[in-house]
Amino acid sequence: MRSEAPTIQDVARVAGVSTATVSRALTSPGRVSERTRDLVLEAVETTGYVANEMARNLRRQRANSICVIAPELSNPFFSNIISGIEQICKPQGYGVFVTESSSTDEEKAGLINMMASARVDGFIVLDGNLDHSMLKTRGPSGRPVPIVSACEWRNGSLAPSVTVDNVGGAMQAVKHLAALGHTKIGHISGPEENVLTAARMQGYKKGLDSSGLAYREDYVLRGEFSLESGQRAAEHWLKMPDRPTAIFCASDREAFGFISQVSKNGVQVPRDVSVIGFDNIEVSGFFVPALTTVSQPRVEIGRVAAKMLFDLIQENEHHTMENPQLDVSLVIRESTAPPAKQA
Amino acid sequence: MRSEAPTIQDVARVAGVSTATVSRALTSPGRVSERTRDLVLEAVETTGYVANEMARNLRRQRANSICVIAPELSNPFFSNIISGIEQICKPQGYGVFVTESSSTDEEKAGLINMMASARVDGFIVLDGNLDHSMLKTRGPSGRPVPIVSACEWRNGSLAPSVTVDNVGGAMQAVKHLAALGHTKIGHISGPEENVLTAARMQGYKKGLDSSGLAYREDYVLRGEFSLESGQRAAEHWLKMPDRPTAIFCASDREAFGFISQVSKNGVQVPRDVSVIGFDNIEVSGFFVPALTTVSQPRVEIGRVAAKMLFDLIQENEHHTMENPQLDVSLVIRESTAPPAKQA
DNA sequence: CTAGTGCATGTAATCGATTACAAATGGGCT
DNA sequence: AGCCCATTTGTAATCGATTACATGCACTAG
Repeated sequence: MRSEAPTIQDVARVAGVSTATVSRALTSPGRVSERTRDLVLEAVETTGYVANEMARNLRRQRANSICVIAPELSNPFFSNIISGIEQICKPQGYGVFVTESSSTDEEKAGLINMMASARVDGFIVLDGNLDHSMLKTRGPSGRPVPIVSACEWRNGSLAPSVTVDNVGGAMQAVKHLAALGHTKIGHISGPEENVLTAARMQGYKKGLDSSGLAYREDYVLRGEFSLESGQRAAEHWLKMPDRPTAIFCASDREAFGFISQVSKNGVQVPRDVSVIGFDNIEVSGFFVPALTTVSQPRVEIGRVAAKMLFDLIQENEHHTMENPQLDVSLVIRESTAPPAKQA
Repeated sequence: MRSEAPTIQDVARVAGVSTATVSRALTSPGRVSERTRDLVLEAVETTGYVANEMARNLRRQRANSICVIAPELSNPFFSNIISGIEQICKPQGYGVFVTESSSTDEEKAGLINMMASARVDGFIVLDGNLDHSMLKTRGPSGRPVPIVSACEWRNGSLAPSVTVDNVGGAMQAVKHLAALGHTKIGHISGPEENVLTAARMQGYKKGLDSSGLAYREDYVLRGEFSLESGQRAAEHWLKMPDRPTAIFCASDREAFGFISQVSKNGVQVPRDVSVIGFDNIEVSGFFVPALTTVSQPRVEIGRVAAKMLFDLIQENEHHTMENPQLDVSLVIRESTAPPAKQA
């Protein structure tokens, strides 16, 4: 057991060949004779050699890793996407860095630095609000470092994106409520500046419209996707003189917050108010009541995004696939029901 | 706008100094004259130079990144820990790789490879079942690559670990139930081979014991921490001739699965059965009913683990702090109540 | 006046791989 | 035999930084 890790030099010495031959035997086995290959492989075995990635990457001018930028790592919604990304990257030998999007300028500089410093070959951005000024930054090759957006996207950005049919999903949700007989359908929105907020709001309006219902400004409660914001919206709802009998929430977590809070005030779901979410996070099927929601293929989103990024990295920006939009599906469970008969 | 990224050579040329001076001006400013430093900084500015991490890392023999190995990335429990880890790493300029623990041998080899190939300076392992044979692997320096375990740990492992007081937490939970007047207290355990399962089981028994209650084998239902396993346990519970009136679950998700399933069968929590969880994941406070649970400081666990790992990486294995054990706290909410009066 | 000290800087080796280019070998074909 | 080409291997340059060592200079003390 030597104290230094074996290098390609050691393998070459043991095998009695040059380092070039060792490198070839390992990375393009077809280019050496069978005898030599065996010799090298045996030497690798006896020395316990593993190629040093830093040296390889320096020479090859790539990092063999990508970076995922999420608004908040702790949100389970994003972890599923990251899981999908990792599923694609691992078999390719790519490492996956994760980082939270940065609010301060200093941190943002850190990101740009990461980009320019040859540490990663590409980015997957899950935060639609991230300033894409870094798009202009170039990697060591002089080319811009490829970026793909997933879930959220940025209007006017050059980066390709993989998204889901937010408008269609929201529309389906509203139509479901209308079909149950609801005429007073409210909406808890997402945070103001978010692209998903806008898309789901649009779907909400379209759903209302296609069901022959009028849009009422006062039926839209502002949320932030979070549990707490759903709770706050519930407080507001409880005080409304003419309450909606059904609520389409822009996220499952808002729905949980809402249900939790109204339950504490003796309101029962779905008897007194129907609630529908968006996302279908894992716990949704186990909530009490089980949540009717619009299901997003989160893992698949990650997988598709990773594949797109690899296309960009490898195929060098031709093969520009269309921005894929994945389907969502309405999962009907127990938080929606026909409205109670009016007294 | 040149097509190649600027290198230290370019900066040196523009500033009219040698590359050594540029390097010194940037990494140890005190070692160059003020005049030269300004010259270099100005040249950096005009060229837009950012140091190439691969080259730097190769020379310095470190990777400037660590790797987190989690059983499943999609589990929100782990994402909080990862968030804590990232909070510590980012300011230090360290990148955080994440990966799911590997079941197949092939994938495991990939991990060992990562370790030996100088891609990371250390590991944080969140999976107690991960085979630590890789512990024996050495990095490029010849020293073993530092590892710290977090949350879960491995019996007999050399790796330091940061954990929480699982036994104490479980004991508190059971005592709380006993204090409410419950005498028939059941337990939904974790997966068989898991260290947390054993610890929480031990706490369960101690809690029973210190409350003067006897341990009953048939009151222990097997779970796997998951929502589904809680649901299955509920099915079992419903069929029991002599049901426990309170259940201590080894995880919040088990508790949700349990409550969800019994609710569907007309059983009310906490009126008919009290339920207490373990973890205090985000949604717990918003469940219906809000879940009484043992709260773990997940983000803090990540932060402490990351700090420990840095100590190991930098201080070169002296300064072996004790394995810290963080406190948990019982959060009493609405899923626990005194038992219903027996008929 | 000279040796010694310390500072600022430059020269060149170095990290460990990949790969362009060169050289050697052998086989097939005319 | 002579030529060409393919195959296999070796030599050495290269990726872009850091850093050991050498150099030159100014200043001080003896």
